[in-house]
This record gives sequence, structure tokens and C-alpha cells, in this order.
Amino acid sequence: MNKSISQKILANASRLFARKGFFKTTVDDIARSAKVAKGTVYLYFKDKSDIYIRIIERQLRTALDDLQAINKEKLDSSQKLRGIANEWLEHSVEFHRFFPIISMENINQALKIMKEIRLNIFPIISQIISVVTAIIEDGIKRGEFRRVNPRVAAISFLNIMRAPLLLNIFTSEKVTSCDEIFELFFDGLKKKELI
Amino acid sequence: MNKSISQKILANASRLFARKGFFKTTVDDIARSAKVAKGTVYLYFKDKSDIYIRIIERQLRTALDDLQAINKEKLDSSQKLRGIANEWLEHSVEFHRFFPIISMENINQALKIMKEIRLNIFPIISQIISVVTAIIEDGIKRGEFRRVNPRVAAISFLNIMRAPLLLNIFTSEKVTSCDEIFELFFDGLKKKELI
Amino acid sequence: MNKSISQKILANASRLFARKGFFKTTVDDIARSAKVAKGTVYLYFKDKSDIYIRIIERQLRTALDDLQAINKEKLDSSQKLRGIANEWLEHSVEFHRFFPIISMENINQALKIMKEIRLNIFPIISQIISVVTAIIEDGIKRGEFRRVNPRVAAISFLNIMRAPLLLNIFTSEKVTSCDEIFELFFDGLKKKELI
Amino acid sequence: MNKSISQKILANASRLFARKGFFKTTVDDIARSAKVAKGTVYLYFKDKSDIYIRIIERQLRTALDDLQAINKEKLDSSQKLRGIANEWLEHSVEFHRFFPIISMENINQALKIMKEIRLNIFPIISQIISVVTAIIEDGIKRGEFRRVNPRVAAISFLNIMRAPLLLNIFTSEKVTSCDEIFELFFDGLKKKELI
DNA sequence: GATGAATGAGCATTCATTCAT
DNA sequence: TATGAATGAATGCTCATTCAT
Repeated sequence: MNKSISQKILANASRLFARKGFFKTTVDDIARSAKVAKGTVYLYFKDKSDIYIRIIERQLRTALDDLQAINKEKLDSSQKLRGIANEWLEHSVEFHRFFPIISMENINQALKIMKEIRLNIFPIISQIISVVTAIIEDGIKRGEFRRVNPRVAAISFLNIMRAPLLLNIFTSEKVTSCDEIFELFFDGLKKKELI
Repeated sequence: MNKSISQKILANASRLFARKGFFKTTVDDIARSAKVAKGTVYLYFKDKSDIYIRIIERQLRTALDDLQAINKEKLDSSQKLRGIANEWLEHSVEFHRFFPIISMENINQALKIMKEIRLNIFPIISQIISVVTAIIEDGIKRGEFRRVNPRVAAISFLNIMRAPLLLNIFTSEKVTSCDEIFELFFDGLKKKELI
Repeated sequence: MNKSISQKILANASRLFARKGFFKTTVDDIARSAKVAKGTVYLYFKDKSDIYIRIIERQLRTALDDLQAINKEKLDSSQKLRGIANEWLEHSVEFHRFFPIISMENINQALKIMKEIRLNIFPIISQIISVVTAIIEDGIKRGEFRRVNPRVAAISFLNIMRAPLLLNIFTSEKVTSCDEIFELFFDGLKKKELI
Repeated sequence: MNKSISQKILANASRLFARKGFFKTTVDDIARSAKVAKGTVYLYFKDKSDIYIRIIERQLRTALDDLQAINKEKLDSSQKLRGIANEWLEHSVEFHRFFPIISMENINQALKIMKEIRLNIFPIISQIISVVTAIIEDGIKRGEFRRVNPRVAAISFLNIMRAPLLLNIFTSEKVTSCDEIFELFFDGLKKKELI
């Protein structure tokens, strides 16, 4: 079961990277946590960066798959967005899920790993953005949404959905549903003028 | 002027950390870029982490000062938020400004530095959130804004304002104004029902 | 045919060692070049050093056989030496042939392999030297050669015959025959006095 | 005295490389033998290969200087060659002196170090060969030597002078003077015809 | 016999930190 | 104060060797 060893490494490394970050996680750590010898890690992955890239790639692909599944359902565009928001919340412990790239700021430009990231990770993120953009375009066409720049709206949506995470870190309010945030994004902050 | 040496170190280290990240920036780099000897760096800072903390602290304090200045002006709450948004865009190259903590995920929990961060950085972020929360509360009281959870709205606001950064990275749309995003946050995505 | 596998390993390893040296040649390389599994290599050889020793041993034994064959022919001593010289040139690509030991200086004394070398390789080299010494002794007895120390002359001969190699490496003169060098060894550098 | 640290490193590394070879000599060994920390070695040398190259370079430059000194003396060409031969014998414990390149066969073609060797070492060897070639050319002009190819003779000379080393390794004859070998090279092996 | 996955000791190199000057 | 030479712990990666299948 080679598959399982490589999966075991990824699963454990994922936890370690999340906890200690890329640089403070040693290959020794990774091997030990996967209960294999250090050399074994190198049978399955080119180097430490490779492991990191694969983890992010895997997370993003899963996220993309989920998005596409939601997109295929027969739902209003707004229901689709709500579905995505809830899924995101569900996985917010993994936190890196939709935009792990953001957490990579510290291992960035100067590193060779950035080349790999551009090659392997950016395209998936672009696809994720595209799916959300398509949902919003569709919503506009259907008359559900206002005529906004759909790409700008998509990225705004993906960003605002990070709010639960920060609420958990910096406030005492433990967010268990996205409804409040979603509704804010949906209806806007401004009070409707009485007519 | 000791002050100026320490400032020179911070200013140059800031550029380096932004470009290469915490781990890939060496104390050698920092000393060289500030044109002082490596030992001198240790006369002004306890260690490399200390420099990092001081930089973030300084950036956040400036951000907080700006926020408070805007808050003191005689403006609608929505104008205040718009002012904050534009300032954020202006500084988006520094990018770590309002939520540098996010970029610190890679040097986090497991490290002794996290203790320092909790002690020195978190309080400032909390204050930033509080100011924005206050602005929104005020807007609600004034009848400008709908009755939303102001803290949730504040964090949503701070998050959605990250959108320009991602738009620049992942799309061809170069954002030069926050108006579009701000307006989205303000009016919501949903089409107003015709009455 | 086990024999053939072991021969295949030796033949391919020989090329690799010649090209990359002992340390830079990996057992992986050797196995792959012989188209067998890595474990198979260890069925036929104790370890990597063993392969190296066997290769040298094989080359030297062949060299010795050739020498002895030449020695048995009915020829003048000088003709025998000339024959040896030409054979050496012919094989100078293999280059380690007569004095591979010289090329082993880098894997020497401190290593356990040196024990093996002393045990397996030195005796063959000694025999080679003995054969050449015998040829020279014979030449002296026959009156062909001057009364020199035959062992010193033998080693001098074996050394001077390395010259083509160095000529090829360090000069533009591509040596295709040993005649010039051989004649130098034979007649000496000094101008004969006119009588 | 930075000079002395770098010299101490070179001196000790030289002994280690001679004893254990390039690959079996660790940077740890080198640092320990020079009584400095491992990091200190890297203050003075780019990497392990750099140390190796510098050692060979230093030895060859000294050898070249000696040759040129001998060459400047007012001596017969044959006396010059004899002088060179004796000097070589004197240093034959260092053994790598005149042709260390030969001992490098095991760290050769495939390695990046070979590029450095071609760049730094080959030119010195070429100069050494040139000096000896010049001496021989001069001897031919003066009528001391026969009309041979002077470059071929030079390399033959440098090779034959390795004989003492091999005599020490493979025979019981401990050579303390080069006279015998030199005379062989000078007068040739062949018996002079009686006239 | 043959395989090749797994092992883990071993090593070159980096870099935060110290301290004598 | 200021320096920068010296330190040595820490870490990514390699590869000879073993052994279950």
C-alpha cells in the first residue's frame, strides 16, 4: 500500500505545517509523525517543498471539487454561494483551505518554491475564482444579483468568508454559522431607504 | 543618535522581511542593509524575532493612529469606512499592514515568538477591530446602517478590503480604487426589489 | 547463469567507476546500468568496495596474463618491452590498467577497503613488476641492456609508459604510438659522444 | 592573524586529504584538526572542494617556483634535471606534489570540482611542463641532449621520477637518491655498442 | 534466486548569537 | 558604543545495506 504511506506522510505533515509552519517543521518531524524513516519520505517526495506543495494542492483540489459539485446542483445562485460559505465554515479549522496561499507569504518571492507554487497552485486558485465568478455572473443574468463586476464580487466573497476565522481568533464570538456574514454580503451594510 | 540606528534597522529589515519572509531574511542581511555590524543589531534588539515584532507593532500602531484620526473627523460612518478602505488600498503594497498577523501563520504557535505576538500584537489588532466596530455601531445608531452585529461587520469589512490584493495577484484586473468593493460591501450583492 | 549476471555488473560498474569515481558511483547506478535490482548486486558482491576490488583485480590479472604471454614469446627483451608498451597504449583509455592503484589514492589508507587492496591487489601488481623485472634481467644477461638495477628499471619503465596519458591531457600532442617514448627510455636522453 | 587560520586549515586538511582522500575527509575532521569550529572553515573557504583546490594549487605553485629557481641557476641542462629530480624525491612524502592531478582521478569528470580544477590547476601543471620542456630544449640546443621531442621528453621525465614512490610501496628497496633512475633516463636502458 | 521498499547513519552547509577587542 | 570573527547546534538530503515478499 504505497499509496497509504504517501497519504500518511501528507496527512501528518499537513498537521505539522499547520502547527509549526514550513520552516520550523523538519523532515525529521514529518518522518517521525508518519512513523517512517527519513529516507522513506524522499522515496515519495522530491524534497520538503514538494510535500508542502502537494498538501496545498490536495486541499485546493478538494475545495474546487466541492465548489463544482455545489455549482452543478439545481439551486439559485445565492443558495449556491450560501452553500459554499457554509462549507468553508465547516472546514475553517483547516483554515488554509480556500486561500492557503495567503499563509505562504513568509516563504515567498525569494524562494525557488514560489516557482512551483505558480505552476501548481495558482491555476487551481484561478479555477476556484472562476467557478465563483461564473455563479455570480449567472446570478446577475437571472436577475438575482445587481450588475457588479463578477470577478471583483467573487474575490470579495471569498475574502469576506474568512471572517469567521478572525472572529474566532480576536473576539469572544464563536461563529457557528455563516448566515450573518453571508447576509451582510448579500444585503449590504447600508440601511435600505424607506420608500 | 541611537534612535536613528534602531530606526534604520527596522526600516531596512521591514523591506527584507516583506520580500523574503522571516526565515529567509538573515541577521546578516539586516545588518548589511542597515550598514551596521551584525553585533550592533543585538545592541538594539534582543533577537531576530524581536525585530519582527517591533516592525509589525510599528505598522499596526500607525494603522491604528490613522484609523483613530479618521474616526475623529466629522464624517458619516460610511464616509469613515470609505476613508479607511482607501487608506488600506494605498498601503496595500505593504500589505501586511492591517492584518500582518495573517502572514505570520508560518512562524506561529510552536514558536516562542507566538507568546510575544499575543502579548504585543494581538492587543493592537483588537483595538483596530474595536475602532471599526465603534464606527459601525455609530452608523447603526445614526440610522445609516442596518442593525447587524457590529463586530461581525467590522471584521467582514477588514477582510473584504483584502480583495484588491488578491485581484492583483490572480486576475488581470489592476484595482486602483476601492470604490467597487466598498460599494459592494455597502449595498450588498442582491438586487434591490423593485417596489 | 549467475556468472553472466556478476559479469554484467562488473562490466557496467567498471564504466561507471571510470567515469565518476568510486564515491560518486552509487550502487543504484550500478544496479540500474546492469539492469538488475539493487538487492541482486548484494547477492553477487559483499559490498560496493568488493565490486571495485574485483574490477581492479580482473583488469590487473588480464594485464598480467598479457605480460606473461608476451614474455613467453621468442623475442628480444627490448622487443618484449616494446610489445608491453604498445599494449599499454592500446588500453590507455582504460588507463587504470597497469597502475590502477595510483588512482586509488583517494580511497586509501583510512578505509577498510585498503586492507582488501593490500590483500588482493598488491600481489598482482608485484607479479606484474616481477615479470617486467625478469624481462629486464634477462636482457641484461643477454647483453642487450646495461647493468642497471632491474627492479628500478622495471618500475621506471612502467611509469614512463604513463606519459601518453598525460600528453593527451595536458598538451595538444595526441600520441598514437609509444615509439618515441620507448626509444627515449631505451636510448636515453643524453647525446652519444662521438668517438 | 587571519592568514594563520586559513593556513592552519590548509595545512591540516592537506594531511587529512592525503591520508583519507577527498570524500572520506569530512569538514568536521578538517575543523577539528585545525582546532576551529566548523563554521569557521566556511569563513575562509567556499566549500570543501575549495579547500582541496587551494591545497593542490599551493603545492603546485611551490613546485613551480622551485623549478623556476633551479632553471635560473647557471647549470647544465642535465644538472638542472638532476636537481629537479632530487627535489622531487625530497618531497615525495607529500607525493601529490608534482602530479597531484593523478590522484584526483576518483573525483573527476562527473563533478563540478573538475571545472575548478581545469581553471585553477591545469594552467599550473602546464607551466611546470613548459619549464621542463624549456630546459630540455635548451639542452638540445647546447648539444647535451639528443634531438628528441622536448615536450614528450619532459612528460616522460616527470613520470619516470614517480618511480621512487612506487619502489617504496611495492618493493623492499627504499630509494634515497634519484641517481639510479636519473641515470637510467639519461643514458637509456640499452647497452652502448662497443666500438 | 530476485526484488526494491524501507532504513537511518552520516555529512555539507547555514546562520543566530556571543564576545574579545 | 560598535565591530565582525568565531561558534556549533540544527537540518535537508544521500545512499549503502537489509530483508520481507
